[in-house]
Amino acid sequence: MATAAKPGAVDKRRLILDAGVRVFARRGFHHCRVSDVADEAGVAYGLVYHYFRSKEEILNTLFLERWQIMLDAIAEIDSRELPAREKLYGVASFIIDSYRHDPDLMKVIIVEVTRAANSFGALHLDKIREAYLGIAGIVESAREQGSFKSGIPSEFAAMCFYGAIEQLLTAWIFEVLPRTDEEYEGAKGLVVEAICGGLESVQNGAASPSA
Amino acid sequence: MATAAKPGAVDKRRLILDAGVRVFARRGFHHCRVSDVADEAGVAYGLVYHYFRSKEEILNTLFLERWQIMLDAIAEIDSRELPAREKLYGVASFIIDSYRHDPDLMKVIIVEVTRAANSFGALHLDKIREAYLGIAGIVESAREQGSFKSGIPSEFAAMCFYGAIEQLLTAWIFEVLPRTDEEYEGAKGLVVEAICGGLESVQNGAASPSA
Amino acid sequence: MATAAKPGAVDKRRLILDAGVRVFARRGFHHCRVSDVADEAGVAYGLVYHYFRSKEEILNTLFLERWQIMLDAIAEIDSRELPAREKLYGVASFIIDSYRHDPDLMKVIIVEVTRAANSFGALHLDKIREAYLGIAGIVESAREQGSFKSGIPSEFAAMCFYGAIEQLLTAWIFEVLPRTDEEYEGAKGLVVEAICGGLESVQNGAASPSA
Amino acid sequence: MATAAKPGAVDKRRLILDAGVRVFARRGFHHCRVSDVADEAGVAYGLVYHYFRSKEEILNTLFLERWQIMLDAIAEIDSRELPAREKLYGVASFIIDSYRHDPDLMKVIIVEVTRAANSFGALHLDKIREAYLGIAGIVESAREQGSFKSGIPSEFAAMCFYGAIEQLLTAWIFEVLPRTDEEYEGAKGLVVEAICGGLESVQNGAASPSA
DNA sequence: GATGAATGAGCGTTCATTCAT
DNA sequence: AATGAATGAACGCTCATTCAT
Repeated sequence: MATAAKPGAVDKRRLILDAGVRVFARRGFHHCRVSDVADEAGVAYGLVYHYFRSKEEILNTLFLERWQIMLDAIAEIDSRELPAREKLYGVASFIIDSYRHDPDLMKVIIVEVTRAANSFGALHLDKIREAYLGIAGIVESAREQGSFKSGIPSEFAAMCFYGAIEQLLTAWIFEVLPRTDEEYEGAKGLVVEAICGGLESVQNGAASPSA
Repeated sequence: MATAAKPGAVDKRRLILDAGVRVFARRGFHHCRVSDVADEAGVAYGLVYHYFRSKEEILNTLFLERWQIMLDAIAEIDSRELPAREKLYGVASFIIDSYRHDPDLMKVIIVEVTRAANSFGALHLDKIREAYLGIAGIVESAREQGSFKSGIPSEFAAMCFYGAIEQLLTAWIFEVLPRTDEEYEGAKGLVVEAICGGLESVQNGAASPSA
Repeated sequence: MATAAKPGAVDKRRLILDAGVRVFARRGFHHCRVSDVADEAGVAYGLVYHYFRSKEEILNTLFLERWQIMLDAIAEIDSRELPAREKLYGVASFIIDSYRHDPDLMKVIIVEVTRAANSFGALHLDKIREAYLGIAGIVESAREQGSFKSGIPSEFAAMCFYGAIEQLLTAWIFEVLPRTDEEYEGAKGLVVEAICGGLESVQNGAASPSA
Repeated sequence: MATAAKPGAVDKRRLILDAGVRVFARRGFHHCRVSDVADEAGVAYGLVYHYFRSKEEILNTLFLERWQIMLDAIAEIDSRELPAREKLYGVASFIIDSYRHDPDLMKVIIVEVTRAANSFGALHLDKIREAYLGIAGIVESAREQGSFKSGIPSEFAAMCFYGAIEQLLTAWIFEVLPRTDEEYEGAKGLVVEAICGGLESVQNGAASPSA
């Protein structure tokens, strides 16, 4: 299983996973064949099935690998001594940087898994939910401390926050928003400001005193 | 195209479209066959191809039909003389009620089209964008009037807003959030409060004076 | 299911079954492809799957069709008013004539089903057993009437009888015995004489008076 | 070929052959993979190909090994000074005891080779025929001495005899007949009585004076 | 309009065999 | 001798689409 590659040698399993990312991102999981993955990886067709039980297992593996890293990051961020807004900035930052660092991988995870309610999304529902819960935990602490409104349930808030970020990623994926470093950096602050501070001007006043 | 059914007669084309909604919602576009749609509609296999050029055209038709209704609704809401927050409430209300009224149809549109970046999402990119632009228009007016912060670009704000709502719908589709009338009604206000008013308490103060 | 072909029209399902017989007989069930059957039938590949769920279902159908005819024949023979030896002659006659009339079909049934203990044989065990039981019924009556030895259980006797005949068929299939009409006709009498009358000369005497 | 194992060392080739017996018996030659054999033998995948050219060669080896032993046994039995009936009892005894001693091996030989007319059966036709000829030789001597009917050709008689025994073995393999020591022992006498003495009662009289 | 039989390209998966170490 | 990664041809099955009636 763990197939530790000899130092210097090529880890064919890794090669296949990375090829999967590129191919799934380019053409979509359903629109590509196993042979596309094998070709992209530069390995023989059958080797894919030596390392993975099925085409689906490749995607599952990619998702679980990366998603766990995000869950760990959220937990780590939550454990820091910071105001909620800065924690959320940390989370937004991590996710956006993940996309910036490996847009194909994030595209695959989002398009083929988290947004695919009928297939992989349903399969990994619990794992996906863990992310919401991690964010909800940050909000919950802030509500208890009084810095966040008590009127908005924390899981609800987490969904708005995560939904806004996923929409941004989708916009980059779709090329609806420009994909520049400035955009990415700016978006981190803006999304936090939009969700935490709200869209309304402060002097706008009566914005529901405490929700 | 517009095959107007005789009064009293059954419109088989409509039957097929409605069957498509149920079948696509239940099993996903890729996991169901044309024969499933025909069976669900109670019509012969070949008739599907009499009315539609392909399986994809069924989905395209369903999407365009419904999405146009939403675009019209957004435009209509925008044309009213109302504060931006209430306009956005109207938009959230319309989308959530759409889901409440026909969850299968909205599930199909969201899961199979708007969130399917590699296939139908890309095909209907412009139509999908129109919705963002409609919402952005609402935000833009508010910015010009000073009721919304000028620091957050309106298209960016629209994305956060739409993303939050889509995430809610997804949560209902996934059954991550309870599907009750109270939830639906409550969500309308909460999502607007979260995005317009922000998550932070007002007394929290320094929440970036004007972004 | 019953797909009654219009008179004069070609029944493609039948065409496929008959092609299956020829192809399975020629190359063996495992050594031929579904496309071989389709080609032999002169129909498109996919049509095979229109009529049958799988390659195996073709063989199952062939077996059940023919085997039932044999079971009915055995039952009919048993119902006649005849000495046991003549009944068994009738059974041997029917089976040998079946082979003579359609050697490919009988080859397939015997080689791929009744003698394939690990696959189809196990699946159709009960049906196969019915044949033994039918023959055993004939023997049992003769034992009760005293014309057959009581020392040999009737099911055991049925097995010897059926086994001898199947071995003959196998010999013809293998071309170990000559395949001429004289051989077939002669074999009917010989197998009955061998099993009923025994190999030993009567004057041989002590042949265990009553087993 | 004859790879003599060092005393005390494990003969991997033998290990593989024995594993083949178990695996082929359990799942059938066609339904098991070379890796199943390797796993069962507890050796590395590739080692199978070190000792055998192909999967088929394993089966061929098993068959030839065992079948020769049977041919030798038949020849040895024939060379004794005994009445034909007792010689045939010896043959029946040897075959049934072979099954009793190693049911898996005999199952494989019968199911996968001697009854597999389309594949291995055809390949080993001559070897299989040698067994018939051996039995036929016993019958032939008896016919010459007058103790067996001259009307039944000896090769035909051999087929009935062998067929009856193989049917018995198949019944045990299929679990159609009970697998107990009493059954095995009883069957030896019964099959000889059925074939040599015949099923009919002696007083039944004129049962074809000399066929 | 309506039916469903007919078509055949496409794809996931299996697995015997080879080969570098 | 021994290992197991690597290869790739082969095949069963699916299903969108066409077409004759």
